[in-house]
Amino acid sequence: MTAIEDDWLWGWDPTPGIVSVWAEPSGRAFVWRRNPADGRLVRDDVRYRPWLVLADLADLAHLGARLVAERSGAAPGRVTYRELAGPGALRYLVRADDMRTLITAILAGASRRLGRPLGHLRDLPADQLLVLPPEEQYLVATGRTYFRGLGFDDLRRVQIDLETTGLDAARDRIFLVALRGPDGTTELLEARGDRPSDEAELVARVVEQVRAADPDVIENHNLHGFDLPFLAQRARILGVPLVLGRLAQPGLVPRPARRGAPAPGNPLRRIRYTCPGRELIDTLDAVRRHDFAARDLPGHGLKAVARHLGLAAADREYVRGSDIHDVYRRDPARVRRYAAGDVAEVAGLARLLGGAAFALAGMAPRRYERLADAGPATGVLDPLLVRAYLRSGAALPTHQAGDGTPHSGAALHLFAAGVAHRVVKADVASLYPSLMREYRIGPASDRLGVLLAIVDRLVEHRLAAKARGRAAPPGSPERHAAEAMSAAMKLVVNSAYGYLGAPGLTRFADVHAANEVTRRGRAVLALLCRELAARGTTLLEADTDGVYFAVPQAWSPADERRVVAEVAALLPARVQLELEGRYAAMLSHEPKNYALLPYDGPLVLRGVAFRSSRAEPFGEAFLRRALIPLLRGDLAAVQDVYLTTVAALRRRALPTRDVAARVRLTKRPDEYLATRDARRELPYEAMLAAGRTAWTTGERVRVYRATRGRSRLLVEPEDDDGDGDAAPELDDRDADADIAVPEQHPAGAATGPRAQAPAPPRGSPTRSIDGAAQPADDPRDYDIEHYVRLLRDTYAARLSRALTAEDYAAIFADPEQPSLFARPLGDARPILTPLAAPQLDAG
DNA sequence: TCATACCGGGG
DNA sequence: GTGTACGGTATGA
Repeated sequence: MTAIEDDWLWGWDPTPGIVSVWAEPSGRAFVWRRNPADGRLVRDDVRYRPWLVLADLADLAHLGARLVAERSGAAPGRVTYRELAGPGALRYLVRADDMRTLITAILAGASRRLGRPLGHLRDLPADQLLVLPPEEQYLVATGRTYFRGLGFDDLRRVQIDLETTGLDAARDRIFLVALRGPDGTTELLEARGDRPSDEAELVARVVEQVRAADPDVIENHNLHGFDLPFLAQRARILGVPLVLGRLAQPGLVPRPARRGAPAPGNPLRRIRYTCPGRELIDTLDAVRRHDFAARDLPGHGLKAVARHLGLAAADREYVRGSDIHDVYRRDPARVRRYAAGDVAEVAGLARLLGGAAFALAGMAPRRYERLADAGPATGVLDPLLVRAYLRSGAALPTHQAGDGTPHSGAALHLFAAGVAHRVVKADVASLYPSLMREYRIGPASDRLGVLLAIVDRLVEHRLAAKARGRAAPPGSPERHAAEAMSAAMKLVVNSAYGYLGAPGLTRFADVHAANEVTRRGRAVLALLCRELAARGTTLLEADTDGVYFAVPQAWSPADERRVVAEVAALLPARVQLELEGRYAAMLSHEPKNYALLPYDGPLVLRGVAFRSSRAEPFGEAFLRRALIPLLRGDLAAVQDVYLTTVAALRRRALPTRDVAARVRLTKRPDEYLATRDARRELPYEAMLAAGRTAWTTGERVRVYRATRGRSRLLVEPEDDDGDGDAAPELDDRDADADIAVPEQHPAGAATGPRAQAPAPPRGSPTRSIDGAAQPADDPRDYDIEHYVRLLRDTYAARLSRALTAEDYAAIFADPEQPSLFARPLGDARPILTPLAAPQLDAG
């Protein structure tokens, strides 16, 4: 560890407590600092020298004596330069008192050289210069970063949430705003009527309240995608000034952002808003960033995430988005509770998931709000590398466009299909960064070795942070900070490989190095597989950095750990193999499509073969119920499930909804009518048969095949369109991911007394297989034999890999014509079929 | 039927 | 200024 590497990673100026920076091209900058000791806020008005890096000084030669080497000293009006060392193309660090002086001079020189007028630095070739936004110029030049000496809880945070009559700011309006202050109290501001002046007065009160609370940070979920653009447009329409920042001018300033909202006036441009002195933080960014690694969220909506993370209050009020204004008119108290719930959850979410961005802001020379939505490669590593090179006085390479070398990928092998028992999953933690560190694979153009130095140090810091986190009491600020630091480091470390493979986006990209990483990765996976197989295991599937394998019957869990440890010992020091999971059985169907039966807990289904939203509910239920006995080796029970389902269909014991498919209409009526004679399609025929000759594309309907070849539309009861906020218990995709399978299922009860009942009595809806409400007058006129065929040909077929042809034919024989294939299943067992062995040499 | 394109959020 | 990956659904050859 060297001091210069510390500078590369953290910057070098110790100034504590910076909570916001606002810099102008004029060289004026404002720095808001919160004293870590007493929390008091001060503003420093400072000057900095705007700078950029050029490949060539030729365009500035016309300045004559006004262009001087830096060591000659700055003087008013002078442009100074410093030549950076080494081979990089960008080698002249040029500064002036005012960015406009610099730009004007460069554009004048370039216009003269090119013989055409240039109006903007964008008109110059991108590889000729590097210009950062003013705040980043300030932070890079000073070596300062945000938040030194501060904890997340030292920030003054406010959450703000708009309730509007709809999503279109051109037409809809704001009627209620929830504001949650730093002390946790929530204020509900409401329009006093429906007139424009009432809304204008509400917007003015919002501004006033924000300024009174004087937060460092304003937070909401989808703040940049909805609330801010909506508020900005309403304020513009109503003529209300929107000064949300800490300076009287400017108010909201748009900045280009790929993941922003369409700019007013030019929907092709996307922008996000900024304002002086406050950081505008969108928890949706934090959620996406978290899920990027964790991949365990049911969705990214506020309610779903809050529930998943245990942030939702027991008495949380839910109102469906499209109903909010109607509900407000009938029952305003409900919407008030709803809005207060929203801001409370946002506050919790921001704290729970926002720590990583907070930690990054203590490292990288960018505003906190930019680090919150930046990609870790272009948004964190690249600025760190640029600062490191300038700190070391080294010339920078320009962006490389990539030499056309294709980016080679990871390995994926399917070794066997069918059912295996005693399955173990072993995988390598952080495979790619481990390989980069182990084999010192970094960008060729990074002659200082900054990227690898940063990755090494981040890994060390992460281990230390994890240890600190474990030592701190749960829920304590120390633990929060340590976990946030660990998450931030992990994020950046894991992006180092992606950084290599993104030519054109990252300054030091190197596709050859990236390919070397994946090549090493394939070699490690191949070694793993060979060595596991050599120790008596049966390989099932291997993907990128992990492998599923089965172990012999006599093995104990200790044997499983032993074999993983033995193979781990054969790997390079920094490549660590771990035992990630143990399962009683696995059905391997196709690559990335499998079912796992844990020793304890619900069935796990992966891949489209086993999970699909358009699947008829009865088919999916059949699969879930049949998979458990299949994985336990009880084929007679699999047959029972099949026969029970067929019987339920034949007796019409299943509600119609269970055979209906949920489809989205993609053709307009005129489009369908044009092709109708050539090909009839069930969903549209169902619409037409129901008298629906007009519809809009995108509409979702449930349709089924009825008797006599008819196509029918299933009209659903109100309040069940799958739009989940209003009915969270039906919208938890998480429940679908790890499906808890009831042994006794409604469909299985079809042989019971209820099966004989025709349709349920009117006015008392029943529940279908997936728990949805049923129409009171269920027609149950579906085409039985069509659905029996579907069950056999589509759903039962997903189990075929696990069965011999004879057993398959016997189990799924039609009970009405059983004789041909009938055979006793008592001794039959599922099978596992080895597939053609993949070449396991190093790629 | 199988491969490619598009989406993920907010009221 | 610059996306990410991933798994799922929707769409077209």
